[in-house]
Amino acid sequence: MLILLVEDDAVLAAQTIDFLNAEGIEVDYAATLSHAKEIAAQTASFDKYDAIILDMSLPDGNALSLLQQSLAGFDAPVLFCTAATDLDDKLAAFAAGALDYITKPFALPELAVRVKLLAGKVSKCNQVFELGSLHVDFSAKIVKRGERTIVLSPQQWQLLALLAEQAPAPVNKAQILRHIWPDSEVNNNMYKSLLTRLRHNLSRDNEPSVIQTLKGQGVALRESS
Amino acid sequence: MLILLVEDDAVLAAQTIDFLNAEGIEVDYAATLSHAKEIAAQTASFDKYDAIILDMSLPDGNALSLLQQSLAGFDAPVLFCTAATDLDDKLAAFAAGALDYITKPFALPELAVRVKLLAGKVSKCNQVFELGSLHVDFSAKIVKRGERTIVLSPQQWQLLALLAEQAPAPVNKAQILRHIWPDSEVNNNMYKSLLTRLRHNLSRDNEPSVIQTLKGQGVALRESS
DNA sequence: CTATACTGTTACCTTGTGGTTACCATGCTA
DNA sequence: TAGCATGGTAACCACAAGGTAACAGTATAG
Repeated sequence: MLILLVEDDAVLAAQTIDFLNAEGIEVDYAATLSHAKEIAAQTASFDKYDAIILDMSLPDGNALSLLQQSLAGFDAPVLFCTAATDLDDKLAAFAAGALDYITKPFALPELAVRVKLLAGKVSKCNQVFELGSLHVDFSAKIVKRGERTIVLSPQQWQLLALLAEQAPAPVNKAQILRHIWPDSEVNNNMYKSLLTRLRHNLSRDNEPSVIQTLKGQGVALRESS
Repeated sequence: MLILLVEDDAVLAAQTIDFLNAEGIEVDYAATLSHAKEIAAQTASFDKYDAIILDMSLPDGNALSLLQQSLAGFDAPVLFCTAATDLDDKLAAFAAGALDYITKPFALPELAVRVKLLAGKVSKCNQVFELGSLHVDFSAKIVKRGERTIVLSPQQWQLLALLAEQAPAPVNKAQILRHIWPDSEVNNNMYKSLLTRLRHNLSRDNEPSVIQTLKGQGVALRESS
């Protein structure tokens, strides 16, 4: 994951970069508007970035212009960031195409979360999960094994989503029952059937199932080992 | 566009509803957690909503539980809203699956913008869409298969546009009904007829339809595989 | 004014899901 | 070793969800 940070305050920028790096996010850095434009020119676009954090007030001009420019051609989602709390500024930023907005001073963890969300939102692949030969796209609701698309029922989707969320930690029976049948007191057997069916759909001969049972602790989504 | 507002402060809620209505956003309203759950139970899910605004502190419990319960099951994006500025609260909300977060007091225009962004209404709309031998030009409102132009009725066009916007993610029945018949309470069957008609117009012998049904999850525009 | 097409409605058919039951395998304990 | 708990599989079936065709009312165009 790679983002572009455009920010004139060197101290804040350094802190931000450190924090995002620690979160596993690579950061390219531009201190000025002209520098940002240079980068855009070099890479032919901002396409390579998963997101752009843009400080509104830069020494060599207002960042809105960059936003308007970049939006025409490029897909990278923009998070605006400024000291101003003025509502008009915010609305202007959104109108210009910003997808999120955060006011200084902000907490770095929040920034990180918002950046991650942003990077996922536009790529539409925010929730993609890979496991062995299995490819799961939660937003598009597609499961693929290689080229073959696997069709899952709604309940099976719910279960798979739950397992993937917690993976590779196990999920116990009570959690699953509560999650899929929140109201009704249901039979254990339904849970067993559901599991069997999901396993069957995800299975391939020779290969052990990616859904493993840990006796007494629940089931977990993980590669066989 | 329809959203669900869960908020215990009646005055704030009324203001919010008025403002959003003026922006062309319909609002369902729940004052308590239990009421929200009732709505979820009635509608079988929150699928019908384009977004949910959730106040964190409700008289009958913390709203996080609602979020966690229903996350895997419902698709509606959640905007959290609370008086607390505590970072931990924010992070907890994001961790629970919220896609945005706004602290009180907030400006209504900003809320409206964020809701619209969340609902995806402001997302980049591609002008041209290609799928297999199908070529759809949204600005010119032309569908072609190879050299042959396909003529679609207004409703069919609306549906195709909606599907293409979300593709390859599925669009569920509630969304389609609301999108094409915004006011009237209509029969399920109209939706079925419309789908059949669109399928028929887009179909070519031998080739499976590009409109695929995922039982219980809606229909999606994608290539067969 | 007639003809055509679009939309709403009904009826009927097909399919797959999900709930249920029965039965088998394993492993632990008395 | 029997007995029991836990987990897995298969088969069954009611029923809801989805698909199609046909028909009627109403626009719209020529």
